Amino acid sequence: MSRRSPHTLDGDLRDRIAARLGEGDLRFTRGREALVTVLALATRPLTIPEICAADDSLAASSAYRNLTGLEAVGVVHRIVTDAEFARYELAEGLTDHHHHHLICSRCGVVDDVEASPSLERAVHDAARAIARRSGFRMERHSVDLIGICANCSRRASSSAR
Amino acid sequence: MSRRSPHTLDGDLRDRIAARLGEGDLRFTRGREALVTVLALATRPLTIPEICAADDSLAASSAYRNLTGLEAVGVVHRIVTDAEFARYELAEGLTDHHHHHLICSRCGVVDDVEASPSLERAVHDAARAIARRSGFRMERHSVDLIGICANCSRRASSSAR
DNA sequence: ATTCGTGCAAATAGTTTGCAGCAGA
DNA sequence: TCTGCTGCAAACTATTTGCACGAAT
Repeated sequence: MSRRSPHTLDGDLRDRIAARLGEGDLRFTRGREALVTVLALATRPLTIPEICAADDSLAASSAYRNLTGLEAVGVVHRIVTDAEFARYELAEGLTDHHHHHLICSRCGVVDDVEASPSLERAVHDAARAIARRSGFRMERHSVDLIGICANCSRRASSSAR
Repeated sequence: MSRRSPHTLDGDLRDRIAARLGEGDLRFTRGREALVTVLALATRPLTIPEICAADDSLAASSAYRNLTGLEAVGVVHRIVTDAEFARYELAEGLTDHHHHHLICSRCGVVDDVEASPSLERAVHDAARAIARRSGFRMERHSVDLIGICANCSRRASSSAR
C-alpha cells in the first residue's frame, strides 16, 4: 500500500523547483524531492498523513518542516480548511494552472477545478475596486465552493450504512 | 480595557437568534447572548481571545463550546485561516449582508467587504457548471482576497521600528 | 570538511472535554 | 425542579522544535 516514489518528476518542473530552492538557500534533498513528487502526482491537495502514506521514506516531522520551507520559497501552497489536517499542493506558479477548490463539508476532501475566465475577470475587477477604496494590496485570491461531494451524496442516497 | 457588554442587541436580530437556538434545543443564556452581542458589535470576524477580552464574563472554554453550538444552529460562522486562531462572525442569514473577506497575510486580520452583484453572478454560474460536470452540490461559497492590509503596508513604508 | 537536513522524541498551543456547582425554563 | 450551562483544570492532537547523526555541496 505504501512505497517509495520513483523519479517521476518532469525535467522542466524539476529545474524550476531546484531554482526556487536555490534562491532560498535550500538544498534539493531526497526528502524534498519525494514530497514534491508525491504532490505532483496527485490531482488534489493532500494532507501530511496522506503524503507520508504515499511514500514510506518520509517522516512526518520532516514533512512538516520541509513543506513549511517549500512554501516559503513558493514551491508548494498550504490550504487550511476546518478539517483536522492542513493540505498541500504544488504552487500555481509551477503548474501554471490556476484553479479553485471544491471543499466537501462532509468528508473534508478538497478537489481542484479550473478557473473560468469570466470568474477570474470578475474577481480581479472586484479586487481592483476594493484596493482603491481601502488600500488593501491583493497578492492572490481564492474561491472555494463548499458543499457535498459526489461521493458523499451518493453514499447518503443509497441506504447503505 | 475590558468590560461587560450591555443590552446592545437589536430586538429583531435577538428574536431570530432566539428562534434558531430554540430549534436546536439550546437555551438563550447570558453567556450566549454576550457572545452574540460582541460579534454583532464588531465590524470584522473576531478570534476567541478577542471576544473574551471584549467581555470579562466570558470564559474561553465556554466560548469555544458555545460558538461550536451556535455554529451548528446557524447563528455564527467560523472562519479558519492559517493564522493561529480561528475567527467567528455572525452568520450571513442573520445579518442578510453577503460579503467576502480581505485577509492580511502579514498580521492575520480579516476584514469584510461587500460582495458585488457581478462577482456573485460569476461565482454562481461557475458553480452551476461545476455541479453539472462533477456532481458536487454547492451549499455556499467563499471568496477570499489575500494580501497586505492598509495598516501593515503603511507600517512597512514608514521606516518605523 | 562543513553546513544543512533527517528522524526520533519531547515540547507547544489551540481546542475539546470531565466534572461539580449554578442557572434557565 | 430538573436538565442543561458554566468555569476550572486536565486531556487531546496537529504542528513545532532540540538534539545527535547522516547527507549534500
